[in-house]
Amino acid sequence: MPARTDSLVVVTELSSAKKLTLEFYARPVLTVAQECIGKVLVHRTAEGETAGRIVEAEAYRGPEDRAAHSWRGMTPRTAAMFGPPGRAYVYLLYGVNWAFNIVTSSEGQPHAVLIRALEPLRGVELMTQRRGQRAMARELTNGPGKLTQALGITGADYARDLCGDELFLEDGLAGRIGRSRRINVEPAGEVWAARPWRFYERGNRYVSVLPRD
DNA sequence: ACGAAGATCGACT
DNA sequence: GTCGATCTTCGTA
Repeated sequence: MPARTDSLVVVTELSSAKKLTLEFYARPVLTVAQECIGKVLVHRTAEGETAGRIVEAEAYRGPEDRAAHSWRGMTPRTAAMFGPPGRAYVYLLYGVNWAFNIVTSSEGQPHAVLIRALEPLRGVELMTQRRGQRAMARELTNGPGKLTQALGITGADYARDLCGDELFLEDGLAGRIGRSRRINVEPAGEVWAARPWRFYERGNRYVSVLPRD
């Protein structure tokens, strides 16, 4: 009986993807951002499960990074960035779009990875319903606000523990990784805008903006 | 209280 | 590629 149970556990682990644990997130933000490429973001709700491969991500390293929301210190909105790693920092942008970030590093260091694009993987039909798009449309998940809509991520997920069962990352493989400056952070000044802190999978059609350098 | 700015999106040319 | 919508957040008074 014990032997049989053990073998079943092994089979289960081999047949299902491995959920990433705190050790993945509690590392320098640039490391986490680069390694996020190819990993699978999963969201489970009452409507069902949706999941996609991460194909574009950016590192934000406040308070010194002027492009980061945390550069002026903690505010009610940015509190989650200053909290423990392995949690979600979700914020509303331009009044209508939610953006999803992963808090990294260690508590007190306001570092986070913005997820900018996904390649749809599971629950594609649900994504098309939420987005009002065709199943193969690039527009399904090729932007920070689009992917949160497709996966049903909102302010209700603020500070959610990514080691739980609702919102988490699974292991996955990446193709060739490209690197460039971040998107739409020019107001932060050229010094910070020029940092090559954006990572993406080369040649993937879901990457939001073609590299400028 | 007020006002300016914003890690975007979708429609349109 | 350009452009306007839209509304929360936060700094300043």
